[in-house]
Amino acid sequence: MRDVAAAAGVSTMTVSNVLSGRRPVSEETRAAVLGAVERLGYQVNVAARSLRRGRTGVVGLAVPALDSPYFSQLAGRLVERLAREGLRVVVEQTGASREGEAAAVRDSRVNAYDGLVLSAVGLGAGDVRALAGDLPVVALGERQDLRRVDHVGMANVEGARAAAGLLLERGCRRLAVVGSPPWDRLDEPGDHGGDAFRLRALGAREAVRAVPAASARALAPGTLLEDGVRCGRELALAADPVDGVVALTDTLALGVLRGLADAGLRVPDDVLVVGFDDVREASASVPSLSTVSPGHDEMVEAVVRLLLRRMADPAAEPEEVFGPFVLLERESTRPAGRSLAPGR
Amino acid sequence: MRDVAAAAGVSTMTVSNVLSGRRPVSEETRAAVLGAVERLGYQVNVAARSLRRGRTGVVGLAVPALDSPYFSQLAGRLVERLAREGLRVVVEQTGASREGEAAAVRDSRVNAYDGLVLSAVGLGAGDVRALAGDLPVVALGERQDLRRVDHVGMANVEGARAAAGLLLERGCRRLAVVGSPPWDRLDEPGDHGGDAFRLRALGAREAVRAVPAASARALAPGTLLEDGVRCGRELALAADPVDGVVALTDTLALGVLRGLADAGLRVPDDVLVVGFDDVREASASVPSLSTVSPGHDEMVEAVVRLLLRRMADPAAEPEEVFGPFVLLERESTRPAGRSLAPGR
DNA sequence: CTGAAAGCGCTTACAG
DNA sequence: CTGAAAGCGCTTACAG
Repeated sequence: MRDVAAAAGVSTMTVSNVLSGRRPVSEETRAAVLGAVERLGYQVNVAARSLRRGRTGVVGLAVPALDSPYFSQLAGRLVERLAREGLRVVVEQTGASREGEAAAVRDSRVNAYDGLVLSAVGLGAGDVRALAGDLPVVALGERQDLRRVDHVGMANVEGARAAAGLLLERGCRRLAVVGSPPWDRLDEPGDHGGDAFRLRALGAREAVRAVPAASARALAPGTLLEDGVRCGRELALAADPVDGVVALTDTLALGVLRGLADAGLRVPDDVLVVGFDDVREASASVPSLSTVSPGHDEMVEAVVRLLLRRMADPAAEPEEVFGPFVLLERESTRPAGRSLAPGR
Repeated sequence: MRDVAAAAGVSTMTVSNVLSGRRPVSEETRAAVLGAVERLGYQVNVAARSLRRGRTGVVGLAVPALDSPYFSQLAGRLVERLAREGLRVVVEQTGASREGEAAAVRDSRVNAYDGLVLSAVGLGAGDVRALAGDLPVVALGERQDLRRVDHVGMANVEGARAAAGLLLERGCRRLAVVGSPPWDRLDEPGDHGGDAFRLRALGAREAVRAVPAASARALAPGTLLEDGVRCGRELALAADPVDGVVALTDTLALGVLRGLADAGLRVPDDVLVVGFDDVREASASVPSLSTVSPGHDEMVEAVVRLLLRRMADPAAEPEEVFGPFVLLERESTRPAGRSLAPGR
């Protein structure tokens, strides 16, 4: 910068002003500076700028894992959206553990990120607040006790209720809720690997309980595609078969489709399946997957809005935003010749 | 750091030495410093450290898009692997364009990343070299002219030849190569949206040409899942039907499966389909997808090795690494009652 | 093993 | 509209 200043016959201050646009510079001086910048191939040193400004232009994004359609699609949207705000995104994978999430918060502070978007499944609001200090954090996810941090959630209960309701409407009476903690642990917010599962299960259970002839079992095989596959196989081979599956994520649902196929069960002819999340792949599976779409764009907008607000005003009241949801019906819940539920 | 030094009764130098471990410090002093660090809740300022050291501990990763299984799974592996080297990863999405890739290189320099992993589809080696200057870059992808930069590739030609060979062995004679540039443009390395497609198409064409009775058409619907769906539909409805599809990526293949199903064609009964990439989803589709697995772990190891080597020695000779490949046969190419190809 | 001085490359705050 | 001085928080290089 000193070289540029010398070449342009001005002070480094003026170079800085031209480059940052923070103060007006006469057109003539400006041109001289830009010419010198061009000639010398000068580029600002961002480390120095960060040190002086106290901001890095980097935001952390902590997700359980990138190799899952839901989180990678979320990451793609956020990276793109934040780039428009001049913010770059460092990705951390937490492995869906408390420790991983705590490490992400710590790293964000050490590395002086301007903020952190935390897809929290292990940490509660108290933890986040204690760990984050003055780091702006927006939590994505569903710990009900997140009231003390900025938080973007989705309609987990309502969405899952609608999903289970769809199966019941289509005549299913013996359901499985894949990804659900045991029924008797559904009422205590706890360590079930993310409250999204608990809340969605709660919604599904509500719908089932509203239909006297219906019953449901809770199954928690894990969260990976392979876990869904295994679970689908077991469901197909169980002594006591089901006629409908509410999978609490699309990834699990897609696995279940495969697992059922392994055992020769056909969807939707033998069993109906509905998922949750509306990942891209759900629209192109065979059969295509009915699912709950949680308003991805609205959620990303809300995350960015809350984050920028918090960065601008550290003392602002924490805000919670809940996105809308839409139930998308596709092939996996449209039996060809099956009669509808009694009473409809 | 000055406060810590004062509290521990030492100089800032000594604090720095304790924290970085760069110079030996007596156990006693060390304990005093760590005690003060703990008490005061001190954390190093990474911007200052970067400014002084000239390294940021950040590596850029530029991929066409994160919302694709192949690239998100790659990103997940790299983020995890580089974290073990103490390096964080900033993700940039290039949109598979020259401009996006050039911007990623520029950003990496401006932000003083320690290196860049570039999944290049638009830029050639000359461009990369010119833009990168002294920035360590490892290219992932298949521009044949990448010889002048460190480069990790895969067995595109050989893998695709094997994939097409499998269909031919199974008796297919009228193939479609989905994702292929027009046959007559296959021999000129050019702007076909990434040379991986061209090289894979070349491999497939070789296999087809080796079987006199076989023919193949090239189709380039795009690269998205939806593009594959559309293409599958069109293939199913074409006047001149095919009996085998080589899709040049798994994403396209999964789309094709869906598109064929839309039109009532069954895989593998009516048509065989093989993909390329071995994304996770390929193992759990219905039918499960035969595919070429390019040795993901070997490739990630190679990327990290080349990157660290280049960071350590800017003058090292550029190196090219090609991963192994394995053809994985699954349901999509296993017709139940179909006879094998003549001559086998 | 420990430290005083200088400086990495910017921008803030003060001044004109 | 422009600039001289100071300092952001570290670590390098020199010294003992």
